[in-house]
Amino acid sequence: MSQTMKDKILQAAEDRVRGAGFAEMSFRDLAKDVGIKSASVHYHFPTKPDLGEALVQRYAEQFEVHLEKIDQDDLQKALDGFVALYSQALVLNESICLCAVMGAEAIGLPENVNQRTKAFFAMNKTWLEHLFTRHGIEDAGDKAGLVVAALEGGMIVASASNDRTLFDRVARTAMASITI
Amino acid sequence: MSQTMKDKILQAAEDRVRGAGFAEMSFRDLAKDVGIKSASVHYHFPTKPDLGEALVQRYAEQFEVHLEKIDQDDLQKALDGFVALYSQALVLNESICLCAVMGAEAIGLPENVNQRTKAFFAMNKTWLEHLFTRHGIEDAGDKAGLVVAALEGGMIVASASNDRTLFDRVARTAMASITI
DNA sequence: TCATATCTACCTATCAGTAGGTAGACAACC
DNA sequence: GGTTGTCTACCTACTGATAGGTAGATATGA
Repeated sequence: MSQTMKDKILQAAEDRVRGAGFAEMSFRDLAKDVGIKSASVHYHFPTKPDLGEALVQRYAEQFEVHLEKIDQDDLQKALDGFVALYSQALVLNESICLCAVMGAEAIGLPENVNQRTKAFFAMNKTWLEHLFTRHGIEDAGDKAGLVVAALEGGMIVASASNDRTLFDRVARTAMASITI
Repeated sequence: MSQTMKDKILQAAEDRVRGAGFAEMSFRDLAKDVGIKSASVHYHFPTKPDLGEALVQRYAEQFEVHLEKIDQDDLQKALDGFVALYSQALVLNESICLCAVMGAEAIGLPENVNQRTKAFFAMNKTWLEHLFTRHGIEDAGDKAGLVVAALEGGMIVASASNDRTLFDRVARTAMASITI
Protein backbone atom coordinates (compact mmCIF):
# COMPACT_ATOMS: atom_id res chain seq x y z
CA MET A 1 0.00 0.00 0.00
CA SER A 2 2.35 2.70 -1.20
CA GLN A 3 1.44 6.31 -0.53
CA THR A 4 0.90 8.58 -3.49
CA MET A 5 2.84 11.84 -3.69
CA LYS A 6 -0.42 13.72 -3.14
CA ASP A 7 -0.95 11.86 0.13
CA LYS A 8 2.63 12.45 1.20
CA ILE A 9 2.19 16.18 0.62
CA LEU A 10 -1.06 16.23 2.57
CA GLN A 11 0.53 14.37 5.45
CA ALA A 12 3.46 16.78 5.56
CA ALA A 13 1.04 19.71 5.37
CA GLU A 14 -1.04 18.31 8.20
CA ASP A 15 2.02 17.95 10.41
CA ARG A 16 3.12 21.48 9.72
CA VAL A 17 -0.27 23.14 10.11
CA ARG A 18 -1.03 21.28 13.32
CA GLY A 19 2.37 22.34 14.60
CA ALA A 20 2.59 25.96 13.55
CA GLY A 21 -0.54 27.07 11.73
CA PHE A 22 -1.74 27.38 8.15
CA ALA A 23 -0.05 30.73 7.52
CA GLU A 24 3.29 29.36 8.69
CA MET A 25 3.24 26.44 6.28
CA SER A 26 4.90 27.05 2.91
CA PHE A 27 5.01 25.13 -0.36
CA ARG A 28 8.79 25.07 -0.11
CA ASP A 29 8.69 23.43 3.31
CA LEU A 30 6.35 20.75 2.03
CA ALA A 31 8.52 20.22 -1.04
CA LYS A 32 11.56 19.61 1.16
CA ASP A 33 9.54 17.30 3.41
CA VAL A 34 8.51 15.02 0.55
CA GLY A 35 11.62 15.38 -1.61
CA ILE A 36 10.34 17.29 -4.65
CA LYS A 37 10.40 20.95 -5.77
CA SER A 38 7.85 23.53 -4.72
CA ALA A 39 6.66 23.95 -8.30
CA SER A 40 5.75 20.26 -8.26
CA VAL A 41 3.66 20.76 -5.15
CA HIS A 42 1.72 23.36 -7.12
CA TYR A 43 1.12 20.70 -9.74
CA HIS A 44 -0.85 18.65 -7.21
CA PHE A 45 -2.45 21.62 -5.44
CA PRO A 46 -2.62 24.70 -7.69
CA THR A 47 -3.14 27.20 -4.87
CA LYS A 48 -2.81 27.30 -1.11
CA PRO A 49 -6.59 27.40 -0.56
CA ASP A 50 -6.83 24.25 -2.69
CA LEU A 51 -4.32 22.55 -0.43
CA GLY A 52 -6.06 23.80 2.71
CA GLU A 53 -9.42 22.50 1.60
CA ALA A 54 -8.07 19.06 0.70
CA LEU A 55 -6.25 18.99 4.02
CA VAL A 56 -9.28 19.58 6.20
CA GLN A 57 -11.41 17.30 4.05
CA ARG A 58 -8.95 14.44 4.47
CA TYR A 59 -8.67 15.08 8.20
CA ALA A 60 -12.44 15.02 8.60
CA GLU A 61 -12.77 11.83 6.56
CA GLN A 62 -10.16 10.04 8.65
CA PHE A 63 -11.82 11.29 11.82
CA GLU A 64 -15.16 10.00 10.59
CA VAL A 65 -13.69 6.52 10.16
CA HIS A 66 -12.53 6.61 13.76
CA LEU A 67 -15.94 7.80 14.94
CA GLU A 68 -17.58 4.86 13.20
CA LYS A 69 -15.17 2.50 14.92
CA ILE A 70 -15.95 3.73 18.44
CA ASP A 71 -19.68 3.94 17.81
CA GLN A 72 -21.33 1.54 20.27
CA ASP A 73 -24.23 1.24 22.68
CA ASP A 74 -22.33 1.50 25.95
CA LEU A 75 -22.49 5.24 26.70
CA GLN A 76 -19.44 5.36 28.92
CA LYS A 77 -17.31 3.38 26.49
CA ALA A 78 -18.42 5.51 23.56
CA LEU A 79 -17.57 8.69 25.45
CA ASP A 80 -14.21 7.30 26.54
CA GLY A 81 -13.47 6.51 22.91
CA PHE A 82 -14.47 10.00 21.83
CA VAL A 83 -12.24 11.68 24.41
CA ALA A 84 -9.41 9.33 23.46
CA LEU A 85 -9.63 10.52 19.83
CA TYR A 86 -9.13 14.11 20.94
CA SER A 87 -6.51 13.15 23.47
CA GLN A 88 -4.48 11.43 20.74
CA ALA A 89 -4.64 14.57 18.62
CA LEU A 90 -2.88 16.49 21.38
CA VAL A 91 0.87 15.96 21.52
CA LEU A 92 2.58 18.65 23.59
CA ASN A 93 4.99 20.82 21.57
CA GLU A 94 4.05 18.92 18.45
CA SER A 95 0.41 19.07 17.42
CA ILE A 96 -3.18 19.81 18.32
CA CYS A 97 -6.40 19.13 16.41
CA LEU A 98 -6.10 20.44 12.86
CA CYS A 99 -9.50 22.08 13.10
CA ALA A 100 -8.65 23.84 16.35
CA VAL A 101 -5.87 25.58 14.43
CA MET A 102 -8.00 26.21 11.37
CA GLY A 103 -10.87 27.43 13.54
CA ALA A 104 -8.66 29.88 15.41
CA GLU A 105 -7.27 31.25 12.14
CA ALA A 106 -10.68 31.14 10.44
CA ILE A 107 -11.21 34.88 10.01
CA GLY A 108 -8.14 35.21 7.80
CA LEU A 109 -8.64 31.93 5.92
CA PRO A 110 -10.24 31.26 2.51
CA GLU A 111 -13.93 30.51 2.63
CA ASN A 112 -13.62 27.01 1.13
CA VAL A 113 -11.32 26.03 3.99
CA ASN A 114 -13.71 27.41 6.60
CA GLN A 115 -16.60 25.44 5.12
CA ARG A 116 -14.68 22.21 5.66
CA THR A 117 -13.74 23.19 9.19
CA LYS A 118 -17.36 24.01 9.96
CA ALA A 119 -18.38 20.61 8.61
CA PHE A 120 -15.84 18.89 10.86
CA PHE A 121 -17.28 20.50 13.97
CA ALA A 122 -20.82 19.74 12.85
CA MET A 123 -19.95 16.08 12.26
CA ASN A 124 -18.51 15.75 15.75
CA LYS A 125 -21.48 17.44 17.35
CA THR A 126 -23.94 15.31 15.41
CA TRP A 127 -22.19 12.10 16.38
CA LEU A 128 -22.42 13.02 20.06
CA GLU A 129 -25.98 14.25 19.74
CA HIS A 130 -27.13 10.93 18.31
CA LEU A 131 -25.32 9.10 21.10
CA PHE A 132 -26.96 11.25 23.78
CA THR A 133 -30.37 10.95 22.21
CA ARG A 134 -30.12 7.15 22.14
CA HIS A 135 -29.52 7.25 25.88
CA GLY A 136 -32.36 9.61 26.62
CA ILE A 137 -30.16 12.48 27.70
CA GLU A 138 -31.98 15.82 27.71
CA ASP A 139 -30.78 18.75 25.60
CA ALA A 140 -28.66 16.34 23.57
CA GLY A 141 -27.78 18.95 20.95
CA ASP A 142 -26.64 21.61 23.40
CA LYS A 143 -24.67 19.12 25.45
CA ALA A 144 -22.98 17.77 22.34
CA GLY A 145 -21.98 21.30 21.40
CA LEU A 146 -20.58 21.89 24.87
CA VAL A 147 -18.43 18.76 24.76
CA VAL A 148 -16.94 19.58 21.37
CA ALA A 149 -16.18 23.17 22.43
CA ALA A 150 -14.73 22.06 25.75
CA LEU A 151 -12.43 19.47 24.18
CA GLU A 152 -11.20 21.85 21.46
CA GLY A 153 -10.74 24.63 23.99
CA GLY A 154 -9.14 22.31 26.49
CA MET A 155 -6.63 21.27 23.88
CA ILE A 156 -5.68 24.88 23.22
CA VAL A 157 -5.33 25.76 26.88
CA ALA A 158 -3.27 22.64 27.56
CA SER A 159 -1.03 23.23 24.55
CA ALA A 160 -0.36 26.88 25.41
CA SER A 161 0.26 25.94 29.04
CA ASN A 162 2.38 22.94 28.08
CA ASP A 163 0.40 20.87 30.57
CA ARG A 164 -1.49 17.84 29.38
CA THR A 165 -3.32 17.38 32.68
CA LEU A 166 -5.30 20.55 31.94
CA PHE A 167 -6.89 18.79 28.97
CA ASP A 168 -7.51 15.62 30.97
CA ARG A 169 -9.31 17.55 33.69
CA VAL A 170 -11.48 19.43 31.23
CA ALA A 171 -12.42 16.19 29.49
CA ARG A 172 -13.25 14.42 32.74
CA THR A 173 -15.30 17.32 34.08
CA ALA A 174 -17.18 17.72 30.82
CA MET A 175 -18.05 14.02 30.78
CA ALA A 176 -19.17 14.15 34.40
CA SER A 177 -21.51 17.03 33.62
CA ILE A 178 -23.15 14.88 30.91
CA THR A 179 -23.43 11.47 32.49
CA ILE A 180 -24.66 12.56 35.90
CA MET B 1 -5.90 61.15 27.45
CA SER B 2 -3.96 60.87 24.22
CA GLN B 3 -2.69 57.46 23.22
CA THR B 4 1.05 56.96 22.97
CA MET B 5 2.46 55.58 19.74
CA LYS B 6 3.37 52.40 21.60
CA ASP B 7 -0.27 51.91 22.56
CA LYS B 8 -1.45 52.68 19.05
CA ILE B 9 0.89 50.00 17.69
CA LEU B 10 -0.28 47.49 20.27
CA GLN B 11 -3.90 48.23 19.46
CA ALA B 12 -3.29 47.78 15.74
CA ALA B 13 -1.38 44.56 16.43
CA GLU B 14 -4.19 43.25 18.60
CA ASP B 15 -6.74 43.90 15.88
CA ARG B 16 -4.63 42.14 13.29
CA VAL B 17 -3.68 39.13 15.40
CA ARG B 18 -7.25 38.61 16.59
CA GLY B 19 -8.35 38.80 12.98
CA ALA B 20 -5.78 36.74 11.17
CA GLY B 21 -3.22 35.32 13.57
CA PHE B 22 0.22 36.25 14.87
CA ALA B 23 2.09 34.86 11.87
CA GLU B 24 -0.05 36.90 9.49
CA MET B 25 0.67 40.19 11.24
CA SER B 26 3.62 42.16 9.89
CA PHE B 27 5.55 45.23 11.03
CA ARG B 28 4.72 46.87 7.71
CA ASP B 29 1.00 46.41 8.25
CA LEU B 30 1.22 47.92 11.72
CA ALA B 31 3.29 50.82 10.42
CA LYS B 32 0.62 51.64 7.84
CA ASP B 33 -2.12 51.30 10.45
CA VAL B 34 -0.58 53.87 12.77
CA GLY B 35 0.98 56.12 10.16
CA ILE B 36 4.72 55.60 10.65
CA LYS B 37 7.42 53.52 8.94
CA SER B 38 8.16 49.92 9.81
CA ALA B 39 11.64 50.83 11.05
CA SER B 40 9.97 53.04 13.63
CA VAL B 41 7.84 50.18 14.85
CA HIS B 42 11.08 48.30 15.49
CA TYR B 43 12.18 51.22 17.64
CA HIS B 44 9.28 50.53 20.03
CA PHE B 45 9.40 46.74 19.76
CA PRO B 46 12.83 45.50 18.65
CA THR B 47 11.66 42.03 17.63
CA LYS B 48 8.39 40.29 16.87
CA PRO B 49 8.52 38.16 20.03
CA ASP B 50 8.92 41.40 22.02
CA LEU B 51 5.78 42.74 20.40
CA GLY B 52 3.91 39.47 20.95
CA GLU B 53 4.76 39.38 24.61
CA ALA B 54 3.72 43.00 25.20
CA LEU B 55 0.54 42.30 23.27
CA VAL B 56 -0.64 39.39 25.38
CA GLN B 57 0.47 41.12 28.57
CA ARG B 58 -1.60 44.20 27.75
CA TYR B 59 -4.59 42.06 26.77
CA ALA B 60 -4.41 40.17 30.05
CA GLU B 61 -4.08 43.36 32.08
CA GLN B 62 -7.11 44.91 30.43
CA PHE B 63 -9.05 41.69 30.93
CA GLU B 64 -8.11 41.68 34.59
CA VAL B 65 -9.56 45.16 35.01
CA HIS B 66 -12.82 43.92 33.55
CA LEU B 67 -12.81 40.89 35.82
CA GLU B 68 -12.44 43.15 38.85
CA LYS B 69 -15.39 45.21 37.70
CA ILE B 70 -17.75 42.26 37.37
CA ASP B 71 -16.59 40.66 40.60
CA GLN B 72 -19.61 40.51 42.91
CA ASP B 73 -21.43 38.24 45.33
CA ASP B 74 -24.41 37.36 43.17
CA LEU B 75 -23.30 34.14 41.44
CA GLN B 76 -25.62 34.43 38.46
CA LYS B 77 -24.73 38.07 37.81
CA ALA B 78 -21.02 37.35 38.12
CA LEU B 79 -21.29 34.48 35.64
CA ASP B 80 -23.36 36.55 33.25
CA GLY B 81 -20.70 39.22 33.39
CA PHE B 82 -17.98 36.66 32.71
CA VAL B 83 -19.75 35.24 29.70
CA ALA B 84 -20.44 38.75 28.44
CA LEU B 85 -16.69 39.50 28.48
CA TYR B 86 -16.04 36.53 26.20
CA SER B 87 -19.08 37.26 24.08
CA GLN B 88 -17.81 40.79 23.45
CA ALA B 89 -14.46 39.39 22.33
CA LEU B 90 -16.21 37.45 19.57
CA VAL B 91 -17.13 39.54 16.55
CA LEU B 92 -17.92 37.37 13.54
CA ASN B 93 -15.50 37.85 10.63
CA GLU B 94 -13.54 40.30 12.71
CA SER B 95 -12.05 38.97 15.93
CA ILE B 96 -11.97 36.31 18.60
CA CYS B 97 -10.15 36.22 21.94
CA LEU B 98 -6.48 37.08 21.45
CA CYS B 99 -5.43 34.15 23.60
CA ALA B 100 -7.55 31.69 21.65
CA VAL B 101 -5.47 32.62 18.62
CA MET B 102 -2.20 32.62 20.52
CA GLY B 103 -3.09 29.33 22.19
CA ALA B 104 -3.88 27.64 18.89
CA GLU B 105 -0.59 28.86 17.39
CA ALA B 106 1.33 28.17 20.59
CA ILE B 107 3.54 25.33 19.32
CA GLY B 108 5.17 27.59 16.74
CA LEU B 109 5.33 30.69 18.96
CA PRO B 110 8.21 32.07 21.05
CA GLU B 111 8.29 30.84 24.61
CA ASN B 112 7.91 34.30 26.18
CA VAL B 113 4.61 34.74 24.32
CA ASN B 114 3.35 31.35 25.45
CA GLN B 115 4.12 32.16 29.07
CA ARG B 116 1.86 35.20 28.88
CA THR B 117 -0.89 33.20 27.20
CA LYS B 118 -0.65 30.54 29.87
CA ALA B 119 -0.92 33.25 32.55
CA PHE B 120 -4.05 34.63 30.89
CA PHE B 121 -5.80 31.28 31.04
CA ALA B 122 -4.66 30.72 34.61
CA MET B 123 -5.99 34.12 35.66
CA ASN B 124 -9.40 33.38 34.18
CA LYS B 125 -9.58 29.99 35.78
CA THR B 126 -8.52 31.34 39.17
CA TRP B 127 -11.13 34.10 39.06
CA LEU B 128 -13.88 31.55 38.41
CA GLU B 129 -12.51 29.12 40.96
CA HIS B 130 -12.66 31.74 43.71
CA LEU B 131 -16.20 32.62 42.70
CA PHE B 132 -17.29 28.99 42.79
CA THR B 133 -15.57 28.37 46.09
CA ARG B 134 -17.33 31.34 47.68
CA HIS B 135 -20.63 29.76 46.69
CA GLY B 136 -19.77 26.32 47.99
CA ILE B 137 -19.68 24.72 44.56
CA GLU B 138 -17.86 21.37 44.56
CA ASP B 139 -14.82 20.73 42.36
CA ALA B 140 -14.48 24.48 41.89
CA GLY B 141 -11.11 24.20 40.16
CA ASP B 142 -12.17 21.60 37.63
CA LYS B 143 -15.40 23.39 36.85
CA ALA B 144 -13.54 26.67 36.39
CA GLY B 145 -11.23 24.95 33.93
CA LEU B 146 -14.17 23.51 32.04
CA VAL B 147 -15.85 26.89 31.67
CA VAL B 148 -12.71 28.60 30.35
CA ALA B 149 -12.07 25.77 27.87
CA ALA B 150 -15.70 25.70 26.75
CA LEU B 151 -15.86 29.45 26.16
CA GLU B 152 -12.57 29.55 24.26
CA GLY B 153 -13.53 26.48 22.25
CA GLY B 154 -17.04 27.77 21.68
CA MET B 155 -15.60 30.96 20.28
CA ILE B 156 -13.48 29.05 17.81
CA VAL B 157 -16.31 26.79 16.67
CA ALA B 158 -18.66 29.76 16.28
CA SER B 159 -16.08 31.81 14.38
CA ALA B 160 -15.22 29.00 11.95
CA SER B 161 -18.91 28.26 11.46
CA ASN B 162 -19.77 31.94 11.14
CA ASP B 163 -22.63 31.37 13.58
CA ARG B 164 -22.74 33.31 16.83
CA THR B 165 -25.56 31.22 18.27
CA LEU B 166 -23.15 28.29 18.55
CA PHE B 167 -21.17 30.28 21.11
CA ASP B 168 -24.31 31.39 22.95
CA ARG B 169 -25.52 27.81 23.29
CA VAL B 170 -22.17 26.56 24.57
CA ALA B 171 -22.04 29.37 27.13
CA ARG B 172 -25.58 28.76 28.33
CA THR B 173 -25.10 25.00 28.58
CA ALA B 174 -21.79 25.38 30.40
CA MET B 175 -23.36 27.73 32.92
CA ALA B 176 -26.31 25.41 33.43
CA SER B 177 -23.94 22.53 34.19
CA ILE B 178 -22.36 24.66 36.94
CA THR B 179 -25.28 26.31 38.65
CA ILE B 180 -27.56 23.28 38.83
C1' DT C 1 3.46 -3.12 -35.20
C1' DC C 2 5.03 1.06 -35.49
C1' DA C 3 4.39 6.01 -35.38
C1' DT C 4 1.92 9.73 -33.45
C1' DA C 5 -0.20 12.03 -29.84
C1' DT C 6 -1.40 12.90 -25.20
C1' DC C 7 -0.92 12.68 -20.29
C1' DT C 8 1.55 12.44 -15.77
C1' DA C 9 4.73 13.99 -12.75
C1' DC C 10 8.15 16.15 -12.21
C1' DC C 11 12.15 19.74 -13.29
C1' DT C 12 14.83 24.61 -13.65
C1' DA C 13 14.46 29.31 -13.61
C1' DT C 14 12.24 33.25 -12.49
C1' DC C 15 8.82 36.63 -10.99
C1' DA C 16 6.91 40.45 -8.00
C1' DG C 17 5.94 40.99 -3.48
C1' DT C 18 6.72 40.76 1.42
C1' DA C 19 9.05 39.23 5.67
C1' DG C 20 11.96 40.74 9.88
C1' DG C 21 15.64 43.46 10.78
C1' DT C 22 19.58 47.16 10.64
C1' DA C 23 22.54 51.51 9.94
C1' DG C 24 22.76 56.04 10.03
C1' DA C 25 20.79 60.74 9.34
C1' DC C 26 17.79 64.09 11.25
C1' DA C 27 14.71 66.92 14.04
C1' DA C 28 12.43 68.03 18.36
C1' DC C 29 12.59 68.62 23.15
C1' DC C 30 14.29 68.84 28.09
C1' DG D 1 24.03 68.38 24.37
C1' DG D 2 22.07 64.25 25.08
C1' DT D 3 17.80 61.63 24.79
C1' DT D 4 13.77 60.36 22.17
C1' DG D 5 11.31 59.30 18.12
C1' DT D 6 11.08 59.10 13.48
C1' DC D 7 12.95 59.00 8.96
C1' DT D 8 15.33 57.09 4.43
C1' DA D 9 17.50 53.48 2.54
C1' DC D 10 18.86 49.24 2.53
C1' DC D 11 19.75 44.00 3.47
C1' DT D 12 18.89 38.97 3.21
C1' DA D 13 15.59 35.50 3.24
C1' DC D 14 11.46 33.81 1.91
C1' DT D 15 6.54 33.84 -0.08
C1' DG D 16 2.97 31.97 -3.58
C1' DA D 17 2.82 31.53 -8.17
C1' DT D 18 4.03 31.01 -13.23
C1' DA D 19 6.52 29.85 -17.62
C1' DG D 20 8.55 26.60 -20.19
C1' DG D 21 10.60 22.22 -20.63
C1' DT D 22 11.37 17.00 -20.23
C1' DA D 23 11.44 11.85 -19.43
C1' DG D 24 8.54 8.22 -19.41
C1' DA D 25 4.13 5.94 -19.36
C1' DT D 26 -0.07 5.29 -21.90
C1' DA D 27 -3.36 5.52 -25.47
C1' DT D 28 -4.71 6.04 -30.43
C1' DG D 29 -4.85 5.09 -35.24
C1' DA D 30 -2.99 3.39 -39.90
